[in-house]
Amino acid sequence: MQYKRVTLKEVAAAAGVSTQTVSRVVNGRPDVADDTRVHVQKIIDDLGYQPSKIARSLIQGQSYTIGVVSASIGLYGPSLVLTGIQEAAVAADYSLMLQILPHAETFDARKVVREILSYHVDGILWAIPEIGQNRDLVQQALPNLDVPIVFFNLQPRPNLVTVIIDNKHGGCLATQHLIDQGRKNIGLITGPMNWWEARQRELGWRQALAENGRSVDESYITNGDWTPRSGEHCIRMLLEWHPEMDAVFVCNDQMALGAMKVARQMGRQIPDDLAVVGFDDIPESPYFSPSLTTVRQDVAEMGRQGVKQLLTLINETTLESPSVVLKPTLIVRGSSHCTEP
Amino acid sequence: MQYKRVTLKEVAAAAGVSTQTVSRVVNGRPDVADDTRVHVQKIIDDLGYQPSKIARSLIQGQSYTIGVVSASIGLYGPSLVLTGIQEAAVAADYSLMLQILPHAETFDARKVVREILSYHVDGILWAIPEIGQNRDLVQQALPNLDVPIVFFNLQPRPNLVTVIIDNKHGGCLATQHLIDQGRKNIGLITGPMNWWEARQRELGWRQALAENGRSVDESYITNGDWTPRSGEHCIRMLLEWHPEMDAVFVCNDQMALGAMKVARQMGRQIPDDLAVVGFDDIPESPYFSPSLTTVRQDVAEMGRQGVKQLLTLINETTLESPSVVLKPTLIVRGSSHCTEP
DNA sequence: ATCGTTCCCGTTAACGATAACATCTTAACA
DNA sequence: TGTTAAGATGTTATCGTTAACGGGAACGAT
Repeated sequence: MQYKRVTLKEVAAAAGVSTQTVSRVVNGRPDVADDTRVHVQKIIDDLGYQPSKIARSLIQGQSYTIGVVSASIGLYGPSLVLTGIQEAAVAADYSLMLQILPHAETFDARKVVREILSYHVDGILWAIPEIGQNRDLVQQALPNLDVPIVFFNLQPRPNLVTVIIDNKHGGCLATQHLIDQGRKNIGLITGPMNWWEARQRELGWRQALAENGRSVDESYITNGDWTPRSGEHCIRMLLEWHPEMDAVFVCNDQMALGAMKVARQMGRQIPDDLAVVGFDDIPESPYFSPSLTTVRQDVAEMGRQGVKQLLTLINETTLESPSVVLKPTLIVRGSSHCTEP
Repeated sequence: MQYKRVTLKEVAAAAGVSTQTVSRVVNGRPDVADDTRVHVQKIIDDLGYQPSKIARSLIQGQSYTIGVVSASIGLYGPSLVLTGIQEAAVAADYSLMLQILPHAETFDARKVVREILSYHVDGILWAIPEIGQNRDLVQQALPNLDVPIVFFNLQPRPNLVTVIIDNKHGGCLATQHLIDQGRKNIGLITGPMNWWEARQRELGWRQALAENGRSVDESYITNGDWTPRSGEHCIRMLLEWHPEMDAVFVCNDQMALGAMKVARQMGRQIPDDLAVVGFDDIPESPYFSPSLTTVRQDVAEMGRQGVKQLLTLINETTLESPSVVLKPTLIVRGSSHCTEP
């Protein structure tokens, strides 16, 4: 509590020049004599002067701050997005104002946006998954917004700048892999169907089956909620209805964990009797028993791309493309491949 | 890009009053006539006026913003702390300026602190684990700081306000539980020993053994690095050196996952031949095979407590105690208990 | 000697809001 | 009727910084 903020004015007084000159030195402007510059710089260092970003934002109308709206980051994905965002933001000398919404389904988008705008952020990154009608809440709060905004993992729409991972493609990869392994009856454990991402993964499963001339039996589909517990429940139902099922695409790794556990308890050998593919590639999945084949999405890269898009918008350069799509990749491990490495 | 920020001045002009009166209405001051208040409020709503927090901070010297310095939040713990922090901050009408350090071991603490202070934050939450000498970097940047700062999971020191989880107690709980189960030879897989938390957990293991009159054999200790892979490596070494080992305390759940996998491959039945206890209680651990007995630390609560302490400091009220210690709890599951539920 | 350029530096206003003080009513009381 | 207090509103200065402009000195060119 001893040390007070050092201001430009104090530096100017100590250096015997005007505040403007100090400001010029701080910002590296050319029109300062070299000895003045050196002299002022010394005083700045001695006093430990640090310019106030908020005073600067006020006058410049630019704050070098990005507002990030994120869902509760207990899940693996969202927290990695943040890491990617921070990394890219720091590289561009931007700071982050963070807002975490406890309930991703319902919230007062207008209030959230206003709160963020009151800090004069230069742009907003919207990292809330699209669940149910929650995007309507956003779109309703959006018109007339004076700052650019980039959305993550939201169904691309005209006039929205989005960075997404191709979940449908991921579902395809997973399912095609199972087909390539010679599996005949491929079940599906989805995420909550009000999530856009979950629906896309399901579409991928359907598409891969269709492309291979397989018919889609709706009773091979069960709906989970991303939790391991729901994975347990779903696999139990599937195996009871379809004892002949020899493969299953589980829409995230946590559910796959629960599913594999119960499948084993029900006497299935994995992968011999039942092949399993997950989605996400969480750090634990290589160490499941057996290690889990899964679809890896580079979530951190998504964060970086989002920042890149946003900075482009902020600088009013035109975007190459309003929608960036990242392709996930398949990571083959023991749960789908008969010889566990 | 159509909508410009509405300012106090514009509202005042539209309402035909002075800016001061509008300010009074916005802040709910009593000295405004009721009809004026209603009239002004209507204009505020019509124009969608939102006060600028940064202009306000400038004049008031208080920003209602907390700076959070966190480590890369890929790990489960740190990201949950953030959730707790956000929750408590929002409840108190504070916002968060986030700084994520990519390397928790080495960083320029002075630079980080300055960057944060340039946003006039009212306080700082330091959520970087204590690794090696990194706390020295902090302490060196600390003196003469004019804002209060609260540290998470840092060895308590005089003059530092800390919120920590009693890792030593957690280690005790885990080890005592194994002893209570009748285990004779209890191994240890630690975290990286330059982490304070890891050392505390080890101390808990030692203490529990000592309290029960057991001798400590140093060769029962192996050093992991929090990753599942290191868990695999450590358990392999332990079982080769000590085939008689019938229990192991693994200092986090991810390493426990790897350890259990390899132990099974080496022919051990868990928990019959080898009991395992982890630390953290990550969401996946109940679904490991077998489900993992572990020490749960309420990390979100730690975040909330940190905010509480910080707000107390900000308001210059005196602290009840400079150091808050949260006790972890033991969650007993199948990996340590012979009848898996 | 005059003018135009550069170069360097200072002055003033402004960003959006509030604190502190000043002013003007109106009501209340002796 | 005059004095005072309370209530309602406006005015000015300020927070820390930069934009916009102004002006003096030094120099070369005419």
